[in-house]
Amino acid sequence: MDFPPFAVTVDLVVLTIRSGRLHVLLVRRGEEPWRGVWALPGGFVRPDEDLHDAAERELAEETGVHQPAAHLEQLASYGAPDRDPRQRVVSVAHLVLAPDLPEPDAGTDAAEAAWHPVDEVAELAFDHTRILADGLERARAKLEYSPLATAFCPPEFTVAELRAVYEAVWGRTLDPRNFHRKVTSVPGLLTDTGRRRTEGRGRPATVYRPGPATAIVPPLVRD
Amino acid sequence: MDFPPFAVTVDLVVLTIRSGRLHVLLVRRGEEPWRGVWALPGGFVRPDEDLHDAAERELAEETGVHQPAAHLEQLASYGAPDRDPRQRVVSVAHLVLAPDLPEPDAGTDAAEAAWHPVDEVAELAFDHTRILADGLERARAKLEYSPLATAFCPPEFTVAELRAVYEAVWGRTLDPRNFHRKVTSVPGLLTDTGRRRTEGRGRPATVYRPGPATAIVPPLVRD
DNA sequence: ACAAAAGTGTTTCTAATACACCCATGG
DNA sequence: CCATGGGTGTATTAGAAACACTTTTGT
Repeated sequence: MDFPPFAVTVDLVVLTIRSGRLHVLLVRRGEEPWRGVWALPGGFVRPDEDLHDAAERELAEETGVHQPAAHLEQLASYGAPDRDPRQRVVSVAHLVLAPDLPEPDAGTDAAEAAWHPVDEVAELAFDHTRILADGLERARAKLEYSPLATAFCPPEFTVAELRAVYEAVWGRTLDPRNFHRKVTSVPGLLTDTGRRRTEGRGRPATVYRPGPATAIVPPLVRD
Repeated sequence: MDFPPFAVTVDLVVLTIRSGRLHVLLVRRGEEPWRGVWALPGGFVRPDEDLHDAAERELAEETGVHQPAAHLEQLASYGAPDRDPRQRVVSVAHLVLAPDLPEPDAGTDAAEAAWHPVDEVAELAFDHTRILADGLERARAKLEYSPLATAFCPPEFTVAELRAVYEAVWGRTLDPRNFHRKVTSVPGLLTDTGRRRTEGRGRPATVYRPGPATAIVPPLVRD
């Protein structure tokens, strides 16, 4: 068969929350084009690898993230003919939501890797600014109707921690009382561990694990 | 640069409504593999073509659909290593919603092309059964919160026609009175042409064009 | 005792649902 | 005049929002 050859890559929008702010993982490019410019982590899909597997592998290689703790889903594909000056590249972008991770050690591929607050990210290499914007919008939208926010939390968490996720991602404050009532009333969203945890001063909070629910109905709303 | 070469294709989930039922456009494969089996229309992305442009071109080539009338958006990408036995192929699937179209003339590429009611589609070639399912779910979900349903209608339409779209896509009936109140109360969703149209017996219906609104808030709900 | 955070009760308002009812046309 | 579909009014109910208030801890 005759067909035009393409390179296929996966790029990752890895989001986490550090100190109450939404951060994205970026790597500084070590070679041309865009040498020295921040970019999303990513790399070539291997000949015998599914797209999802490639995303998981790149995630592990560049960040050391052990998969089960994080949420990984396909975002969209980007294939403008001139998006990479070297050759024709189609990038299948993926969105990763992870609990607070340590500062990444500059992995094998990237010269430098670091967390950046999403509202302080400057122009990125290639079309990665656009990909990041799409990933942020996806994450914000999915918090409304999916239990995805728990992917930002450690395995066990309190309602206040979960609320902090929503506030960081949406960039607005939520009423703690109504938020508590809402999330605890969705059947199967949170599983009570039976334990409580006291966070400095104040009444101890119930500790939850993510429940079996796959959707929040009716949704939480952003406004 | 050294990279594993892939073929990149676009596949199309083209939906329309005919006689009150949701239909998908399928082509019968003229060659191996899957010779004689129904498949989604699609083809290779050309060397200097954006993914979206490739989807538009394939749509025109295989169905004769003039673009502006229809809605086209990227759906997702599929790249399992064994999805095509001939070579490594990544398919970027697109979703097209079109007003009722004539029966397609078997185009240049496909041996045969025809509309099929979505609830009567048998096993498709490759992983197209899965792609179709994903496209249907996307279409159903987006009707809730976007003005997308108008893409299934001719340029001018009545509230009853719009309601028929929802009923066909969601597979359930809706209360005509509440539906009418709901869609006419969303600001900018419908533009009144000032004209009326009488459809057989009964009071003539107001004729609308799609309005500038980009979202339905609060959403319509499926249940 | 007091501050602070967790969690509950209550009121108010908005919007979905159900359905009675009126309107405008063809036969 | 009656059947048929277009469109409005209204009562009921569910849930969002606002916020007073109680509970349980650390200092």
